[in-house]
Amino acid sequence: MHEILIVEDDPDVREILAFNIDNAGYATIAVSSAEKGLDRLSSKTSLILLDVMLPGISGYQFAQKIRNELRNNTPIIFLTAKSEEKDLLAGFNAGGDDYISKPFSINVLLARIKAVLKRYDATAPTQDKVYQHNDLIVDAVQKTVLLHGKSIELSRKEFDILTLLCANPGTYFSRTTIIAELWKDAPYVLDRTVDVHIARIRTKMGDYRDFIKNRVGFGYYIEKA
Amino acid sequence: MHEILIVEDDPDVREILAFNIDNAGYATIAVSSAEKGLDRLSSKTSLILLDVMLPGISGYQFAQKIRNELRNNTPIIFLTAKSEEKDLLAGFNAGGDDYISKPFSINVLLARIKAVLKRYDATAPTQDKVYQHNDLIVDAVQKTVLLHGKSIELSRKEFDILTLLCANPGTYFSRTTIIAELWKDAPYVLDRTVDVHIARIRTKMGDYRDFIKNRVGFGYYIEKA
DNA sequence: TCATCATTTAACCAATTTGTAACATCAATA
DNA sequence: TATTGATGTTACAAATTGGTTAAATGATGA
Repeated sequence: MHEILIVEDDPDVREILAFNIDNAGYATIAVSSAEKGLDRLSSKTSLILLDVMLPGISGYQFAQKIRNELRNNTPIIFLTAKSEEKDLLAGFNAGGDDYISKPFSINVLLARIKAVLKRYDATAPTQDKVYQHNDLIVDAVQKTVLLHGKSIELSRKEFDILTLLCANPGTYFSRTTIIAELWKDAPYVLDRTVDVHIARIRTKMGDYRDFIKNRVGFGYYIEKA
Repeated sequence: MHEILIVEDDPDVREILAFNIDNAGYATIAVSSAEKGLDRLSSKTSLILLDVMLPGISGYQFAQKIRNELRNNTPIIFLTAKSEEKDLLAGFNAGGDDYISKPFSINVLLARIKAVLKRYDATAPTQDKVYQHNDLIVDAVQKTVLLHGKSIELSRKEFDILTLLCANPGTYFSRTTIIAELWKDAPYVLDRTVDVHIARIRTKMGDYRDFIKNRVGFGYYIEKA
């Protein structure tokens, strides 16, 4: 059973949405503001239906917060009143998100929900990705890293690099390969950029600093379990 | 041998791509339009490199046609000029496709091609790139060499040379051939450089030092199993 | 807007690898 | 076996690679 979080300030629209989506066989939680949405967001949430125009924290800001601060990848369908807002949402499309312009028919919305959930579930098997190596646990779902049971704070790029390495222990990654995998938008950064990220990860790992190894001429790697 | 279909209208870009990809050991077919791309697409095509901005049928439409009408699942790497076009591609991300934003370095593109092909080939039987001769095991995947069960440390060039020989036992490799195979980016080193590398490998192989044999006037080789 | 953090570039140094040259040795054959 | 060209060895020089720090740039949030 999928749980869908609806964030919409207009009480009428909110009720119509909740009623129909509920009727279609999903569990719904409907709230009137981003603040309340934050409260009700949980690991059980399968999809967020998010009005872009909200009082207080806007839907867009809410989405950013979820993605950047909470490191939460729950798919989002934005409800936009004006089609111009598509631009604003450009940055989110990569994450498998979607938008739908008001007014929309309930059937279209339900079809869209189904499609997004299907897409999300398709990747789901990949999502049980938690990598453990001795005392280091990299959780690619929660986007967290635990070292000796203590959480260590990595930036986005740092996290992505560590995840790439941990997902493929025993495999060498040259700087170029790492850039090819992780810098899809700006694939022209210098090789040395990778070094610096690696250095910072190592620093944050303290006594585990040589967890990420390097073999001259081959690349960075971590040892096979 | 993988065949890569390049669809790019800019003749300069097209030629640069074809030249470099060809050079990297792939077979290439380069065309200037989606229409021509459709003609040249076949079951032998391993990967499509597709410019999003094409005259006539756009790259995006071309991709849709391939997927929806032809039911063809050949992986696609989209070449996008503007990062905004990411949204357009959102629908394709599920299919294991990829995108890369211009401008990109050729090396990064090659790394990406390699990664995509590897991912795509993951289902195919893994070609075992491990060569064993008596007590010597050369693992071209892990990049390790075991001698009498003990790991010996080779540098990159040393490893590449040993791998080349072990992958083709019974075949003579002249210095010139070895340089042509392994010094693709700088094929102007002296012949004698190879000798030195061979000497260093032999030293590291200790009692196995005459595992790499030489036949005067023919070249280096190892004996057929 | 400003302040803050993340990212990227640049510069420096150390370590390692790679390439060259010089010399020693070997193998083929006259 | 003497000659000659090919191969093996060694020492050194050059180039590449990797680690680190600081400064410049870019993104994000109050």
